[in-house]
Amino acid sequence: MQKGGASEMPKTYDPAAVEERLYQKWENNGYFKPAETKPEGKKAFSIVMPPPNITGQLHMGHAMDGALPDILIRYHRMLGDDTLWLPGTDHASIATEVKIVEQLAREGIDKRDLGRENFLKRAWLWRDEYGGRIVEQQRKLGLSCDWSRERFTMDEGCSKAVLEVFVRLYQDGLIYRGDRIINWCPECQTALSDAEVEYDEEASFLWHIRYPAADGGEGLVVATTRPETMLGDTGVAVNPDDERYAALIGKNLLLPILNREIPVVADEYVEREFGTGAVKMTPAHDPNDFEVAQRHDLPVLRVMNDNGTMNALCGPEFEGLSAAEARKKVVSRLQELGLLVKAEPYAHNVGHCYRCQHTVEPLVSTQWFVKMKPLAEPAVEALKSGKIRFVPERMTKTYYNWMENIRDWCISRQLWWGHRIPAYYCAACGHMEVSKIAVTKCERCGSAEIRQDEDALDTWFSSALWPFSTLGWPDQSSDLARFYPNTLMIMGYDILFFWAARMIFSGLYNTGEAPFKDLLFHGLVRDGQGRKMSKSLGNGIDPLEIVDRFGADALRFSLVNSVSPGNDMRFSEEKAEAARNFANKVYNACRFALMNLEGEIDEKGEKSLADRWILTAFARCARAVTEHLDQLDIAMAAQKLYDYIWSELCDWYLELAKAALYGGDERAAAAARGTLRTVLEGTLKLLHPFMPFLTDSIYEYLPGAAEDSLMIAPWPQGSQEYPEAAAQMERIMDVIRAVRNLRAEMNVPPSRKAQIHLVLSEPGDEKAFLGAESYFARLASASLIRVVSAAELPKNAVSAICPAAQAYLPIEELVDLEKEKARLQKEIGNLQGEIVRAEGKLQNQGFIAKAPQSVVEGERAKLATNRAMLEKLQDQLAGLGA
RNA sequence: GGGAGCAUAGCUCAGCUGGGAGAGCACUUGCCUUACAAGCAAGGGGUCACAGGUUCGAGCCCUGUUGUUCCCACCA
Repeated sequence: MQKGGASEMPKTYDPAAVEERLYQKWENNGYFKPAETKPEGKKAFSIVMPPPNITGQLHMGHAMDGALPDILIRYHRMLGDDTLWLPGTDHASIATEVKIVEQLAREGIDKRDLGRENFLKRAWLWRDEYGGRIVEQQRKLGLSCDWSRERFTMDEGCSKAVLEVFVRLYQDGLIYRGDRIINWCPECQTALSDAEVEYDEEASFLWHIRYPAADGGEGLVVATTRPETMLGDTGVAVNPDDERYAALIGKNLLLPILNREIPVVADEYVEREFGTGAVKMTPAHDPNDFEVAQRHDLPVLRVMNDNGTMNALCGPEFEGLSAAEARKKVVSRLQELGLLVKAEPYAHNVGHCYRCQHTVEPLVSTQWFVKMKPLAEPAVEALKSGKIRFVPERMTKTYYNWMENIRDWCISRQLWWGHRIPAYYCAACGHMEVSKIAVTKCERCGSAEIRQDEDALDTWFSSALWPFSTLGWPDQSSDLARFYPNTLMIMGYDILFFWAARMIFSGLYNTGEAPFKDLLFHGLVRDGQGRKMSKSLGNGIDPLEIVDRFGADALRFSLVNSVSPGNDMRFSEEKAEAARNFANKVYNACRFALMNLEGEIDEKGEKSLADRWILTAFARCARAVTEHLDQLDIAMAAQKLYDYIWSELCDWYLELAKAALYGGDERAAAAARGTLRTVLEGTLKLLHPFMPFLTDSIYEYLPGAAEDSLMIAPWPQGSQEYPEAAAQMERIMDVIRAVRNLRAEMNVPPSRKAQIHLVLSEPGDEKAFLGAESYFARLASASLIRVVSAAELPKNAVSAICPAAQAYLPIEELVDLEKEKARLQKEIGNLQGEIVRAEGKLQNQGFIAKAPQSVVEGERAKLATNRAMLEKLQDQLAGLGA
């Protein structure tokens, strides 16, 4: 416990003063780690953290990836589960390599001049520096992950898993190497998978180009969005049923500019209605053309270099031009030749590299692929059978759609930073061997001239193994047995295809088990205007800046409060500010409580009505928070806590407790202290997963705290409830509100302490009032509240009504008689409306027959009180002389 | 072309299996009431996008419409 006492606590909560120290303390005490060995009878709760890229700064998405699991991890740790949260970072092959190449460029160094070895040395230095920064930032968020188990996708163990999986897949015939159309980024100079291409609509033209017949006839007109690729045309396709072109099928055309003879083929792929119904075939640069070409045995002619320029096959006129330059030139040449029929404006989608945004060129290339069909089927089944559950559930639809239409996964990248493909080629005989250990001698011809494949693997290949590679797989480790499959995985929905889908089929294929049970998707964190945060827009909000200004707890709370699973959220400073205010509210409530815990504490003593009420409210809140957390509904849990703490504990109970604490009755005070202490401790525990720093820093002051930290304190459950007391208290709160209302409506100035008479609806409530009249008067800022029977009422009193009671103010207290008449008339009007509505409803046979009993009863009771109230108000109005 | 989400107070969003709509911020009024002005009390403000339907009863379920965002596919 912190010495010095509550009276020395500063008036506002200062996160900066406690966060670093507490994090140190937690970590030094080993609270982040699970027990050495699995505790008997405890169930495992394990999460593996989505590894941030080592490319630089943590962003809001990472903060979300951290905050959500941390809440659940801390909760389960307090529940006593065998809890593991394993952190790590991702080498992010292409993203990191791009960054390093940029860095080198600033120093005037070309990657190729540096060479593979030196480049990789440089990359590891990068990793040490930036990987370390990421971890530092995560610590500032208060993440309670087990740093002793921190992993990196390229560390020894993860690399071993990658080799193991690659070789297995290869041996099972699920990895192959071949020439296919792939997405090529000329900027990054590497192949990309389908998932790594983003499509944007661009305004362009549909060019209609005449291809004359080789025999001198007029030929036909093709329509294309990419005239420059015509240099690689090896045919023209038309629909077999298209009578317009029937005569030309099998004949040759003359490819304009290059004057190469190319055949006309008939293929169902061609839509007669689109364009001219004739499609130029460029098999090396279009996936559909490639397939048509396969069927008709057309040659594949690649006319583009790796850097996106046209190659020698295009002739000297075009060689070396960029695609865009070539396009212009081709179009103008066609115009000269009189072969450009027309250029009609046309919008179409163009693919861009997800890392550098450069236009992606589809081209034919030798790459490595994973055969997806056999892997996808069990991965779909895992969701259908319920082995894995997605939250929100609708994500499964997107997932099925993707999995069921999946194409083979291109996994080779022409990059250096990553897992090098374990394929070895014999220079002598050309034999290829795939092996976990480096091959030094050809198994077929015995030559020692062996070269390893130059390519690295798609960065997501290793990510796909993350749930088990981090736990020691393929070796049999105790962690694997203990924490695999993971209980839960949490990520943004934007990486469903990249990561979630691939983890699922990889887990099933390699371990025979689904990698996790539940997958919780969170939405994207957008800026205040709903835009995606991005560097180019400069609208990114740095989570660390929010931590500095408002505290880690405020950041965490603002991220998880008021969002529904899978939906995007807009983050703005105001949200962080509101959360900071809440933190301060909690802090001050605790400061008040702690200041009052210095006297004798009687936790067993007789509890006042207010005590029983708040204990009940606390128990209900605890139950709700627990249920919501169990259902992964973190936002709802946070909301419940917020409401309970602010509007029940602070707004009412702390005020109510003052009456007992300062009322002069030492026994009542001691009992109130007892309740205060119980509720305070319980509330801190409930709030701890959400706001760990704040709560633990307060807990240090709590007298008689059982634990050194809330992190290892047990989760509150099953505390006693007093439903009747709670209901009674709520009626009384209604009355007090009505009294406040009465004063305001009647324009009684605050300085004037009016005398108010109450007639309570529930006879039992009188006792509660009589016990603390002066106190309730204080809350309602009246000089005196007197509970009376209707008969005892002074003449000429006016009233405010609420279901629980009527509050009467003697007419002498009134300031403005006319105003009061108007108020009464308005209220009477409202009541009459209510009564008509209720009467109608109660005459409805269907309602009586089918509505739940409680609803009907409620309606009846309300009608009765409304009628009574109406009568009284009418009397009053008459009494005022209306 | 296929799919999904969203449409609720001025703004940002909650609202569980249908039973008289809520929060935060903003606004109005009054308060430095000894935990908190990062606060307290009171208050104004909503045809729950539109049109049908089911039901005794619809913000919630069904059908359609409009607007909007996103994902997938890529008729060249």
